Amino acid sequence: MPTRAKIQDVARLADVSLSTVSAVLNEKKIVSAGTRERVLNAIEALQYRPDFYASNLARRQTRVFGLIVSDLRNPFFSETAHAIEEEARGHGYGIILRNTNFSPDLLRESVRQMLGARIAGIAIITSEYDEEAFEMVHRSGVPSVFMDVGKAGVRSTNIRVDTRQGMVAAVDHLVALGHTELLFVRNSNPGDGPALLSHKYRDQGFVAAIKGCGIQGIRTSVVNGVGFPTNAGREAVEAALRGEVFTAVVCATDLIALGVCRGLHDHGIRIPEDVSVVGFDNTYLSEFLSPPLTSIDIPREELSRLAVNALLPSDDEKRRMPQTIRLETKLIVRSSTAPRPQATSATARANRV
Amino acid sequence: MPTRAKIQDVARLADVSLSTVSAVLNEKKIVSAGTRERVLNAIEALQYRPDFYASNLARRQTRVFGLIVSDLRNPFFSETAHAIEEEARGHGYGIILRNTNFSPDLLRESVRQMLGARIAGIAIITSEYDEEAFEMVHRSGVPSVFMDVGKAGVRSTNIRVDTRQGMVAAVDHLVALGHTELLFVRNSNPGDGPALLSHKYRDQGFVAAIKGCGIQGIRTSVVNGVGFPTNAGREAVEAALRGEVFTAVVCATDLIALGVCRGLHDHGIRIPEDVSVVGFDNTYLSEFLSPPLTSIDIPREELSRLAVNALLPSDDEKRRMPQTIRLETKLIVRSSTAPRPQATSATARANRV
DNA sequence: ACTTCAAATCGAAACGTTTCGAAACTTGTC
DNA sequence: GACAAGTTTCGAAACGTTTCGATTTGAAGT
Repeated sequence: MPTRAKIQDVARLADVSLSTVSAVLNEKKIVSAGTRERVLNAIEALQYRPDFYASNLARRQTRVFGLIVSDLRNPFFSETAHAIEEEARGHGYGIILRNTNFSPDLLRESVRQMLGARIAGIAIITSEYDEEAFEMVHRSGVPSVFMDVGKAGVRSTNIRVDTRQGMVAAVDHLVALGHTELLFVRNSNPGDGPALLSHKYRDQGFVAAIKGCGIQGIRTSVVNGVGFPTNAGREAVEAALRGEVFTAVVCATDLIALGVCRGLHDHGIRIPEDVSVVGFDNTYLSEFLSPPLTSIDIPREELSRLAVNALLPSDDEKRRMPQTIRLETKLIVRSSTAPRPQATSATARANRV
Repeated sequence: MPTRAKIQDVARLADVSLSTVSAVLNEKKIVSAGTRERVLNAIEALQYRPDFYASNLARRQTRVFGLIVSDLRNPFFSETAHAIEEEARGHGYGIILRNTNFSPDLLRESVRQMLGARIAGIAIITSEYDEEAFEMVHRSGVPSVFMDVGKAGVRSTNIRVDTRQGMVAAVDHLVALGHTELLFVRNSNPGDGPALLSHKYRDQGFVAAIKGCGIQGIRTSVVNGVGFPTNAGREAVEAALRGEVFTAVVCATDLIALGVCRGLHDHGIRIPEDVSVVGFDNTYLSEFLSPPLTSIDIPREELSRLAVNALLPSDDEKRRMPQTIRLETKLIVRSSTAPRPQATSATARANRV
């Protein structure tokens, strides 16, 4: 195992001092063309790579943001993580990424580690919540950004997704199509933890939208799936088929919608002829499913840009205020929603089969 | 911005020496119950968190593996990354994760950074390839694992997915169903880089499987999509519909298959009645699509376990040999494949519509 | 030649840990 | 009550950088 070269070695080979090497490395101070040349050659010759830890330790700061998401397998998180990584790279920052698996314990642990890692900022985009984790972030004074979860605090930016807005649009859309019996499917924490915050908001948004639509006599029910969202969606809708009456389903995420569609198909129920389905997040899934899914869009590009911007050191550091940014959601209508079927309700049909 | 506490402060508060604090932190040396208690209290009181960089620098090693994948948005990569992260965590290791976006340049850059970060091991699971990146890894002597790409080298483990095996099963399956006109859809690099290695292998596997199946008169064609795989799949199949004749499509990934299904549906072509579709990777998508996708499975659990194991320091460090592990692929038959339609071919039908 | 000034280079002190041999305490024994 | 044999605790030297004030160098001005 070839012992790696250090600045010392480079300096010796190029016959200059440590600090000169450091200077050419950091391109800050001016060094004469000649020495720069020699140093560069020495670096090349020795295959020298600066030691990340020593350098960060000495400089007391890193150009890395921490990003914590709940589950990378969910397209919403992976698309967002992807976008944030790109955005950060554009500003010369790297990302260190962690999954919590929806576990508050892991969330806390990840925060602890990242804070220990002297990251330049931290973005928490999760469905779950942990008081202590947020406390730690706030006390640390590290620039931070939270999506949906978290409380306002020093120097932390809060991005709130206006769930209700999209929900209202979705409900109005369904009601306009004649649906009066709606089902809402969400996911509960795989563990035995508390409900997922974002799902709770979406649930609340749904209920509020129903209340607000002004039409009487709409029947709604909410079912809760457990486990990986696709399974959760499938099982929830199957349970519902045994007890509830509905002609339209609103899902807390696209992934759940995928499972719901599958569950409906299993029972010979057609989408959208028999039952309409609405997703949430507008991931690539919505666009490519058959039929393409009507879904509520969260502007991910904007989210990523805002998040990274909030983390970047600002020109006027003192001016960094606790800040709340509202992000609009928007219904994207595709082919998974259609007018309520005439005579037979979905369950009636399902039971007949 | 509260200046963070260091070991020094803890030591002072607990009235012990630096090294004692370090000892209780690392749970190595024995320290008496009393002092431990005091130190722990001091740590709590000061909200002390060890500095990652100082500690790694001093200890000259980290408990972090680097993981490089091509695109997190692809379920195969995200599921694999997820599994590897869990596996690593089980052994007390963290993961630092990077996306290459299929760019060899970014691959090289990521390797460079990770090597600078003194990671304990590196796993490269990408579709693209970069000679220099692999050279760097090998020269560094860091334990490494490559999937599909890369050459055997010192201390590096090579996991080869036996693409052909699954391909043979898929082709046999389709031929047994009476299909004689097959289409293979793959993706090319979004940039203008070289072809994606894994897609090339899959393509070759397909061609070889056709040759090997012993049946004469099978017509095949290969089309190439560009861009995000779903779009690539959709566009490729649309192009094919204009020129080729086929009743079955084999896709290089599930994500491509998603696009292909969409493209077929757009043209009113039914799956599997008119055209059969086979995916590759057997991600959650295959299971939850409607119809559920017949797909070729790569054992991800095993892959993750093997990869992490290969990276872990072995009891007998000297014994670590360049090693090649073969991973079997297996066809999972679901409902997207069915007997060849009788009279009309897919294109005939498509043109009629 | 002699000063003056800027440009280029150097040296030494951090940065916050870990590590390990030495020093300081305990015990228990005779 | 002294001695050996553990136990605990301590001190000082790394680890590989960056940083910044000090020093050298070389050219220009007189």
